[in-house]
Amino acid sequence: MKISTKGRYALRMMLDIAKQGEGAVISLKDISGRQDISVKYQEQIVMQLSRAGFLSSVRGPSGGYRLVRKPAEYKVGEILRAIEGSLAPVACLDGEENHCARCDYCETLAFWQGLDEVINRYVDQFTLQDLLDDCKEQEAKRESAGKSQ
Amino acid sequence: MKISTKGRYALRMMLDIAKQGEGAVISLKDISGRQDISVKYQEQIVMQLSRAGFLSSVRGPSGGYRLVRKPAEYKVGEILRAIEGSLAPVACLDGEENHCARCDYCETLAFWQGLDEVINRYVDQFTLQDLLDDCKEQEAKRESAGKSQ
DNA sequence: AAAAATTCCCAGTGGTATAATAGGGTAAAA
DNA sequence: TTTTACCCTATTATACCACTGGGAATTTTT
Repeated sequence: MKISTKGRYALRMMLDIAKQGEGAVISLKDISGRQDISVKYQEQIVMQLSRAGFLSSVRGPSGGYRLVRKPAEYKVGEILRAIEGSLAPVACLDGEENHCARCDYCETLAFWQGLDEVINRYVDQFTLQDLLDDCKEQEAKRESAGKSQ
Repeated sequence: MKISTKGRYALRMMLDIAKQGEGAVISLKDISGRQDISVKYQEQIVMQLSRAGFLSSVRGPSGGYRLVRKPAEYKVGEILRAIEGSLAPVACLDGEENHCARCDYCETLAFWQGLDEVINRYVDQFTLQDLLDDCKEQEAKRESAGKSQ
């Protein structure tokens, strides 16, 4: 039950851009240097994030991508679902067109629905800002640990 | 982020056996008739469930499989993990051998750990008996709905 | 003793999705 | 003129998934 690489990368990219400060325009090349993701692969991901309205772009030299909203206004769940399509643990929950023949009398459907809810509730509980705060906390810890060496 | 067919089938098979009553020995052919899963495919699944110590087998005519414990003593999570290996949403959490190079300074690891916990807590919260009770409730509803027609 | 039903076990197969890379080109802005 | 985004279309490699096949071993039934 894995999140795809694209989904993980998308989150890291969004966080990377957010980390550079409010309104900062960041090129894929820059992100590539920090995150070890090829520019070509990033293109595929960033395209989906732009179309979802999460990023706006600036062309030309010193161009790149910029967050449209403030970090606190992006739920992590939104980002993941934009890339993954859905986080549903079974296809039956993906939409009516995916309902299987057994749905009406399925003994396990309610269980899966509950899991779906728990997952979505969790990922929607955090925003980019929350992850940003975690980063700063981590850095602070590393710094104080460094001093004591 | 999908549970595999094997995982879903495993749960349905365990539930099917449980439904036939305590100590009942059920053949794959019987399960196949009710659950629409080929005997051949079930073999693979049931093998893993047996090796995990969840089922015991009886060979020969009128043979089949039997629950080792009472339904209330199987967490759904145990069953799923026995088949899926792990429910971790990212490989980094699957074990030390899967840690990526970025783990030490990963900005998103804590987020994924939290998701992993939430998922496992949910699936371990339910037992086969709980799903069994749900079934009976469903049946009762269907019956009363049938009467009113 | 023979036949049938079943579990047990290994091997294979076809399809699909994933994770990427490669390469082409156009458009816009510094 | 350069740098970047934008937008295609592949192609690859590989891994996993869902499922099938062929048999051997074991037990019950006939």
